[in-house]
Amino acid sequence: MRADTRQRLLDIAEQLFAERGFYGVSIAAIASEVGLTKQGLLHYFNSKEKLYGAIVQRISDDFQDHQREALQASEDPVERLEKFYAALAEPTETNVQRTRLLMRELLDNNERAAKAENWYLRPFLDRLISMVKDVNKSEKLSDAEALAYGYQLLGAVNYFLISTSTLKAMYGAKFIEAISTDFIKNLNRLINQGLNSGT
Amino acid sequence: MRADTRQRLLDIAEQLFAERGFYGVSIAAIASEVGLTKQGLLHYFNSKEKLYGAIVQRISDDFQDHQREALQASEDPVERLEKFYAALAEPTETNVQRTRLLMRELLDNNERAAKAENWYLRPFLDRLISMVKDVNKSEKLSDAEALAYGYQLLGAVNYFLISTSTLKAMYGAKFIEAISTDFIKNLNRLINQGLNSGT
DNA sequence: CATGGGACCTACCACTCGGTAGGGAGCGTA
DNA sequence: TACGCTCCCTACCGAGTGGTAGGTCCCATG
Repeated sequence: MRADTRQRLLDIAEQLFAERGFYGVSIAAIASEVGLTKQGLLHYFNSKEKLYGAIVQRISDDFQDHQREALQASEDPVERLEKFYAALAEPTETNVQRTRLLMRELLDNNERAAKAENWYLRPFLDRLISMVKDVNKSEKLSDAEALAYGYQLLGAVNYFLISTSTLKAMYGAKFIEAISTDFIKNLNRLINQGLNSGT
Repeated sequence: MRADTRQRLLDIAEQLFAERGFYGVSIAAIASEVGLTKQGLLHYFNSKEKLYGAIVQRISDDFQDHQREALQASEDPVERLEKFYAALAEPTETNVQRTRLLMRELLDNNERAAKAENWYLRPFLDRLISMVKDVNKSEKLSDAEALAYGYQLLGAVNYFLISTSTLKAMYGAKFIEAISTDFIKNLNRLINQGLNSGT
């Protein structure tokens, strides 16, 4: 039973943190959503920070698992990149949620910058760099060039993901569905053209 | 004097809200930074929400001014787009700050979604759509296609802007400076190639 | 049957929050 | 001199915060 409650706490807390941010949610609110009291929650995670940290850790782990899967899915570097970004861009509920949470992390960590917690991105980005460099070996992209390129696509995808709900409210659901389709199409075009045509 | 204090309040509050988010800053903290008490602040803005709203409004206004300027700066649609995104990507302190704040807005407004406050983006995006469509009139991009394209670049730029401080902590200042250069180069390449080569 | 530990509770603490009430200093105007 | 207005203050309130102290119930193991 313990593992089950713990899991539910993580799931619901992740959702609430993603929606309202770290300071926007009280541990009492999280606990009550799970059906516990605040102290029931503190029994599992000694502090709010610990709970939050466990969530980020879990996301980070899953993230890298997916990245490894994408690497093994294909032999062609371009195809790998396409698969990789397509997986990132998938508008699953949990995907959107986690993107929101990580985006908040990115914003909040500016204060406590350079803290170890943030380096969860490091292995992820390193792998991204090497994936990009794999594509066009004859041109020998520098690490900086590769990261600049990979990061642009990363930004495009993540920003779009956290925007869809707002965009829907602004332009209507139908229009945004059309955009989503075009978005992936365009993304693949950028991946192919951007890398095949040199500096 | 009144106008001066008001302005300073807006300036400092904008900075703090951008750094820590709406819930992360207390009006007392803002006031003390300006050299006032909490109630001194409330004299100018009747509530925290009002203060925050005034800030978003101000940013939105300035934003559209810049957009208009970019439109008048050149006759060539592609050049216009380049100028437009280059201005957005400029790593000025206030530019970064405001991007952070708007990004938080985007995240937080998911709750109070469809609220009028968020529609400050609407005219901005509409103008963006028409700017993209102007580029390749022979192909007649749909609104959705144009927005998908423009939004990708928007995401790339904004995401990069809010990331630089974290990236610096991760890879070192020198490396990130190199990336910044490559970033703009790459961006212009995406603008040119993406639009000239059709669907 | 005794003991211990996991799971969860009520009660409470010190503190911070946004906001109100009410006043006072300095000013321009009548 | 009297009045009112802007600007800003001290004092306070009710609600909510993260976290602690201490206890109860239940079940597995000795």
